[in-house]
Amino acid sequence: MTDNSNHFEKLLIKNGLKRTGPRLQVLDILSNRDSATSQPYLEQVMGTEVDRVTLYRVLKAFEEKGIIHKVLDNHGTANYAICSGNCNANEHHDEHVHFNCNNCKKVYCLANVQIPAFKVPAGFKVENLNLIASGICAACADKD
Amino acid sequence: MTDNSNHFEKLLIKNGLKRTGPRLQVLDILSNRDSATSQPYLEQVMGTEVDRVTLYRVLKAFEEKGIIHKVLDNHGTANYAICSGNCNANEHHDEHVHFNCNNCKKVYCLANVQIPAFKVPAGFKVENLNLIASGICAACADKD
DNA sequence: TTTTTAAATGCAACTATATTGCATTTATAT
DNA sequence: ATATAAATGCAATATAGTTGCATTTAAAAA
Ligand SMILES: [Mn+2]
Ligand SMILES: [Mn+2]
Ligand SMILES: [Zn+2]
Ligand SMILES: [Zn+2]
Repeated sequence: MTDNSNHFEKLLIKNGLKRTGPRLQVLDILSNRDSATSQPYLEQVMGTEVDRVTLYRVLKAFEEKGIIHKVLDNHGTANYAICSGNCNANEHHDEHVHFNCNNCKKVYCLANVQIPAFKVPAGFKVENLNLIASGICAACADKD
Repeated sequence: MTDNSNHFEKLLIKNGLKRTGPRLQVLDILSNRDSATSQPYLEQVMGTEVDRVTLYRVLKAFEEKGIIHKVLDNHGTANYAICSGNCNANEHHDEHVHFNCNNCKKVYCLANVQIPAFKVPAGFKVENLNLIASGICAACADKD
């Protein structure tokens, strides 16, 4: 509902995706949240007008195009967040730390926190990193 | 089938768990593998003699007692590995890096690779860390 | 503007993982 | 040998995700 509508429409076109209701709705929801958004939450707020399968397909297409990235939280639930901008269909650049609050269950993209380097045993070839810190988020810590 | 049977029986007793078939079977399977073991794999090799629900309950009990630890791989699938020894019902100490091979899908405990420290934004309280590196494991890299 | 068409959606069916309640069985203590 | 709490089996249920196919629609072409 905010007026990023036009920006989102261009984003879809740029990626060769048609400008459809479900897609714009997903972009709108994701961009108006301060944390990553879980699939169940998306399914719930999108209501029954959009089919579950469509939602899954929208998310899959966005991920493939580098528009959003997926983060599995501590329970294996899929959470999605808009990519930082330099991602595309060929490569994602979202290797920042994610924080999963044990209280409110939110998943935060700590966009400024890079995953530190470490050594792996000989022979192993690392291609991707995924670091999830869990604990209490700033918002929940305040409520005391 | 190996003769850790006696050791496992003591382990169960020590944790106040009865010495039952399904439990010994799970311990036997997990201890004879070089990587973590997925729930689906366990379910498959345990066969139909043991009910699925029993397997889930065995895994849950072991995790709570600090006998095994759970690692979710890149697809959200639960994988289990025997703990290193210093874990108990009160606290787990398995904060090593895990490696998920994109080829053979195995999840390795890199027991000697600690998760390096990093800073989080003010207000966030980190309690647990989970770092999964993915790529090609040593065994798969050899087959070329 | 109308027509065309590939892309996107909806719907139904299905698979897989995981949990809960309750009846029955069994490992262990007495 | 018996008692009992713990463990298991079974049926039902919940939730996440996928696939095939018919229908609709956004966008390009005429
Ligand atoms: Mn992120
Ligand atoms: Mn491990
Ligand atoms: Zn929180
Ligand atoms: Zn491998």
